[in-house]
Amino acid sequence: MIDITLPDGSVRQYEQGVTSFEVAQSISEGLARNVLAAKVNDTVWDLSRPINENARVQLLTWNDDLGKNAFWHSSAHLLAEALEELYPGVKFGIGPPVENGFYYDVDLGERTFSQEDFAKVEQKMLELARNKNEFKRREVSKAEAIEYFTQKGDEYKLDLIKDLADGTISFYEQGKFVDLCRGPHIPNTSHIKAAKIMNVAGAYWRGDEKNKQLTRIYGVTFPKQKELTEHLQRLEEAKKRDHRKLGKELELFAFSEKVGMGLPLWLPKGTLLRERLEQFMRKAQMRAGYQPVVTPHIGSKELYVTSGHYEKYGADSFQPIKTPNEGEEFFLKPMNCPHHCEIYKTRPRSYKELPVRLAEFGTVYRYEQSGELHGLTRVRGFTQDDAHIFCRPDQVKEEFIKVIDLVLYVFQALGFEDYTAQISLRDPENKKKYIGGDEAWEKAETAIIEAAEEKGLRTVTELGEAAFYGPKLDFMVKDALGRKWQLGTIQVDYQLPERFQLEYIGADNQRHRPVMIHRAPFGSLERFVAVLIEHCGGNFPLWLSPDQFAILPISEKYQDFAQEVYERLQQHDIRGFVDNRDEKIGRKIRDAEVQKVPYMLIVGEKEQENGAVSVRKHGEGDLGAMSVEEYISFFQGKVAEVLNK
RNA sequence: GCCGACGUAGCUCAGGGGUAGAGUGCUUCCUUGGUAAGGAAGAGGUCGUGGGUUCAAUUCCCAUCGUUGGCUCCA
Repeated sequence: MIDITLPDGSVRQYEQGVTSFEVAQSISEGLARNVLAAKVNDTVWDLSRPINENARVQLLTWNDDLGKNAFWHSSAHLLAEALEELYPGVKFGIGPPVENGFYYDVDLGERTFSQEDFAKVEQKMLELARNKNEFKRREVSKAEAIEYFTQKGDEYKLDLIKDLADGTISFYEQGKFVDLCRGPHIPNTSHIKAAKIMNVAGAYWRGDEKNKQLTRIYGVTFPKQKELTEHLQRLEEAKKRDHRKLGKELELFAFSEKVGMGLPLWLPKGTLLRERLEQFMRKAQMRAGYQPVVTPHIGSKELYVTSGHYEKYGADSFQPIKTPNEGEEFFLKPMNCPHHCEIYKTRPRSYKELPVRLAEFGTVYRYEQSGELHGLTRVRGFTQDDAHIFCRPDQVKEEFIKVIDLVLYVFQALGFEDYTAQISLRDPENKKKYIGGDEAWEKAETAIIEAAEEKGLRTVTELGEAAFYGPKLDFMVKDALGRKWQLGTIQVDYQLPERFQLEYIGADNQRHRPVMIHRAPFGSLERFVAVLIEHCGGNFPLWLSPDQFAILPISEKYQDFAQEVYERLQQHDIRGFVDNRDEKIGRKIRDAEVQKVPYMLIVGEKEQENGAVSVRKHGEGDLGAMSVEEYISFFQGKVAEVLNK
């Protein structure tokens, strides 16, 4: 007999060789029906795999992420089986589960695969699923695996097998389809009750652009039809929040072919929003001891040769601007740090004045690949809420923590709760990609890790994601469609001070090298606004909203009074407009609601008599009448509630 | 940059080898209306751009620009 420990700590005894499925059966019939896979000690196993010694077992269902993973992984195999039936001779790359479903990379040869084919594949998948085929695991030798796929003529699988050690290779078979796979899988295909092909895209074999491009087919499946319907509804909802759509509808920003791709034009309303964000950040930074600076949009080639950016990005960035007579070369600035280094160097610095914190809303230009551009989240010209902190080595950690505090303050004020902090370290396999010595890198990486730990951040660590001059702590949030974006970033840098020969005079009257911290809590204003739009679905916090009120006169008889109210609100820096169109009040309300104006102030005969406004809140409805004075303090109270938290 | 899809009125989109259509917005007129669309008339498009096929192209083909879903990249 062996002991099986369940997640609640209870221990049950079973015959040696018991399967997780039998464990589930012994607990309850319902569980046996719903269980998909099991976590045995620390690895996820098929339910049918015998357990031969004492173990911790966690039974996984659709409600566990790992259960979903197994479900979608098995669905990828089902997709492959369907494709093989429909398109004989198709070759397969890899087919893993992803966050919202799964994909399979396939080589369809000369065949094309498009929207029209989706339904056919979905039907075939469901037809095969109904066969209740078991996912059968079989361990095979390397020679056997190679023989199978050689015979099948699937060079991609052979490429994968090449890197696997003999004795660790397994096949999974369901119905007529056999795949090289580590597993684990759900017991049989009948759990899959709903299937949808989401889209197709090109993907390079093994992610290398030198390799052949395969067709990546994305799909999603569910154990119930209802869940698929709900999933599709959620996607529809997300589309409504897309910042590109809302940006157009709310007249925040636009693009023009004539201006150039990836170069956003900020419309008046978007500019207001953006300027409010800037103002907010300026204030926060002023309090935190930053000093604003301003630097030009271009810098000489020499500047970037010194910084190392020329060597690293020179050929892959916008090409230099040349002077007609002197033959000098200038680059559009792709970042602000070199300029700020030169500001630091304008005079000798004493250890007593460090840290020096130089802040600038610096607009930078980067040549992003055309296929990368995406709304406001990835553009070629954008403004960073940039700052560089020059400090002594003994101040690094403290400064780093202060920056984390600032970032958290910003996120809190704007209602961002769902973010992760990504610690981006050097790729230990490929140190050539980076500049600087091991010692500096290790010091910087340690400082970041410790600071993040001290602040209790929820972190993930990514090797190879560091900037070429130093490790980073990035704050990542998701957009409406679940795509992850980097917002704030904090980077420790020992290299630029070296390259720019930055110095300060220490207490010992000797020259020392300061450390630099690059940081941008928003990251870029453009991306931040994009994520903010999607985060609040265009219903901005009151203090940020471009139009904070709309005054809606019942008829043109009350236009003068409306104008009077408007001017009084303006005097208090409350911003909005009067809707003087020749329309009925219902229409004006509807339009203001659609435009997501936070407050509608309705003025008619009653209001004019009493010097009042009838207040209607966006999305909520009538709040009743109040005097203009009352409304002003009501409004200011609402703003303060958020900002003075 | 690579692969796929798309590009028709300001916006959202339908159409299709014989030089175009809806809704909405816009203009004018009627209406002066109390909490999510009042009525009528009118103006708006060399169908992204350049080639080719054809008696004829907005429609078919090619190229190009842009948008888009991914891949690769991101100081």
